[in-house]
Amino acid sequence: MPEPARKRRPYAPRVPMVERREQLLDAALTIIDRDGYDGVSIDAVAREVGVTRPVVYGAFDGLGPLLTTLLDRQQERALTQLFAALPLDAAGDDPVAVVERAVPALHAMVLADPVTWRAILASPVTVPDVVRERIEGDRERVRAVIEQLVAGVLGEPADAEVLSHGILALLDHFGRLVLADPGRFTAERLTGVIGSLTKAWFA
Amino acid sequence: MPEPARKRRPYAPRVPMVERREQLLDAALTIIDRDGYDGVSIDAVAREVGVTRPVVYGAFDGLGPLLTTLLDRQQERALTQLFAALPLDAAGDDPVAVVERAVPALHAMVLADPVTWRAILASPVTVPDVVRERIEGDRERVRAVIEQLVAGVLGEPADAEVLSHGILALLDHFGRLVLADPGRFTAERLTGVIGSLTKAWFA
DNA sequence: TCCATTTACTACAGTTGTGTAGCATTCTAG
DNA sequence: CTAGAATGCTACACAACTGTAGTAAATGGA
Repeated sequence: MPEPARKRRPYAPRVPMVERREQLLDAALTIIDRDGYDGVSIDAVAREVGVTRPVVYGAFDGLGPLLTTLLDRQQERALTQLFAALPLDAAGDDPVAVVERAVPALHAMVLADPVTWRAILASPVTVPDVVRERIEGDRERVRAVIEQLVAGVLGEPADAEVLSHGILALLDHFGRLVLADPGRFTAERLTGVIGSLTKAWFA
Repeated sequence: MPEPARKRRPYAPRVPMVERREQLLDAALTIIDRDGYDGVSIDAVAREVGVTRPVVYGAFDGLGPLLTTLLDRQQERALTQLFAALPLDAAGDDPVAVVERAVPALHAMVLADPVTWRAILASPVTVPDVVRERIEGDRERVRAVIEQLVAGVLGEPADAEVLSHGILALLDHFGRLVLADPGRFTAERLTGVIGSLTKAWFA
């Protein structure tokens, strides 16, 4: 009989480069959200999109560059959201009032874009080096901002560095709680606890 | 010419099973500390010890069982250390005094066995499932203890659940700071900040 | 000493992932 | 309607890791 003509893989819809790159970045983000950073690979991204690996190599030089580009995108999204929610100009205001506006804002921010925030809050330690360095750099920048705020409000005697580390760790973890169980950890409860702490400090 | 008789790998010193198992667990822990959880593999463990893979398979059924056994060991070490440092019987005491004893004790504990604590504090999220589940389970148990403490000391009005999450997140993060830069984050500074917070709360 | 046991090694087959070269298809402009 | 550019696919050569079957060396007791 004639060769059964081994079936050729059906062509995936053709997509122009610029669009393809966005699509691949989205796929990578989806994988990170679903399977964690361990799950991301050129292979996985290609499969997620339904194309073969050479297509991915056509758009990016490898996994590193792909992730770097993804981070550029996510970094901008995240920092924009964050500095919109944080009360950066509140140097002179009543700290309790500031907290009671900021915490619900952060709560809403995280829930409004859970994929972005899960990728950032989910453990900046055991992830690819490109990713870890980037997230830690941004984190440090945010912490420095908090340190300035704390120092401004509390003045000399306070250990602003350690305090800012503590505050950021608290916010990080509360963010994770919200993502893990939004029904249980509501804006009210979180605001309540952080507000009480702030009130106590300034009483 | 006669076959050069391909060189056979020199025999590693023979070691009885029981001892070999311990040695392999130590090697795995070393790798985790040095390269993160991503670096652990049967292959890596074998190389670290200087034997071939079948030796490892002779001692454990695979990476999963090996890690499980390692966790049994580390779990015991960690919980023993932790409950020795935590003031579990301090229900009635002055909270500030309790904190000012507990924080330096925890600080010393972490620095006394950094390898154990780095493996636990280094982000229980993107790690192998066996590991993550175990660490999260223990973490939750510790948090429940803290929640009881908080509820006992503060009574009804406080949100003990959220507070206990916050406290544990703070302790975790301070632990990481100490491991990352012991010279900078001293027991005095950490005790200072946590002590001030406690004082403020009870003032 | 010699044999049985214990321990270690070699070799092979399979899996998943990387990265590249060359061919096939589709689309578009003229 | 026909190039040629753009896009996708196949196929191959590697590399790192898993798991196992069979073989070789060391060790200790009869």
